[in-house]
Amino acid sequence: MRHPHRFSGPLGAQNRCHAGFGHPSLHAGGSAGRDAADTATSPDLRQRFLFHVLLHGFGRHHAHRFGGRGSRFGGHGGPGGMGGYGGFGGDGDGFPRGRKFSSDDLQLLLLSLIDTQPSHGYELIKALETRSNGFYSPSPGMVYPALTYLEELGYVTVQLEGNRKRYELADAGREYLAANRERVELMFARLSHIARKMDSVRRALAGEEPADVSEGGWVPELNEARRTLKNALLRRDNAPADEQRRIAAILMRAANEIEGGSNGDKAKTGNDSEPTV
DNA sequence: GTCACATCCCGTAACTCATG
DNA sequence: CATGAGTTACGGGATGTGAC
Repeated sequence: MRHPHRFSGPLGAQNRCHAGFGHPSLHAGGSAGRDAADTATSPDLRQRFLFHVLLHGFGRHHAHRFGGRGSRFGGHGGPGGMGGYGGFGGDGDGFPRGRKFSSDDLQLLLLSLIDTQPSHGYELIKALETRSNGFYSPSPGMVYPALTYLEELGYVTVQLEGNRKRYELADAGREYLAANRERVELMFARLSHIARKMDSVRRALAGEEPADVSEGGWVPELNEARRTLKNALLRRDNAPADEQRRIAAILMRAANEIEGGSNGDKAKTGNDSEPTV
């Protein structure tokens, strides 16, 4: 039997639109004008609005739909929705809108976390949320089927603890993890990067000083260099093939140098996801 | 090519159950 | 009662497929 959805009225729709974000009114239908006035006069609301915009940029937030599916405003944008990958978040190193990791990626992340410490599903969700500074919190609808799938593959074993399942890494899972270690490290690096970025923006919105390098912040020179590089690449977006090859060679040299010049292959294969200049 | 339809994917939220 | 944990129905968007 399917569960009836309780909040089918307008109020319910408002609340569910931003459940978990703590700012239920910002996109409620018919209140856009009021919100704009509020954000202009209230520092608190303004900050919440800016953070809301940030979430859109990172792809963390829902696309807005006014209508359809009863009164539900929520749902996920999905790749390609509302501007496609990357959104308008800062220097373009956000996650894709909607789906942040493929199911394969999520399975690898889960295996890695389970390898670190046998956990149950809820703990794994919280662990990913913590690692990303609240940015990436996969839904149970993703995590539990993934864990079941990993169990079916024999990559994890399940210890029943009352009504909870504690997942432990099996030998097959350990082998699979080892074969994909570099990919896992890149995904965790991305999570870590986003976590620091979220912290950086939160500080800016709160009027605080940027985090010191010792606190996980970035030196201004690095931020400036990344901005400059990104802008330079944008200006060459329609470059002819020869120019594109010249740029590629420069970037490869830079990547090799950044990696310490000791692992050219790594720079060659690189991250197979979207560029994160 | 494009239109209509079917199916899949996945985030949300409500549900149940256990525990403190 | 509050909270944590696990499950699942719902439904929008993406994607696939077949007919034209």
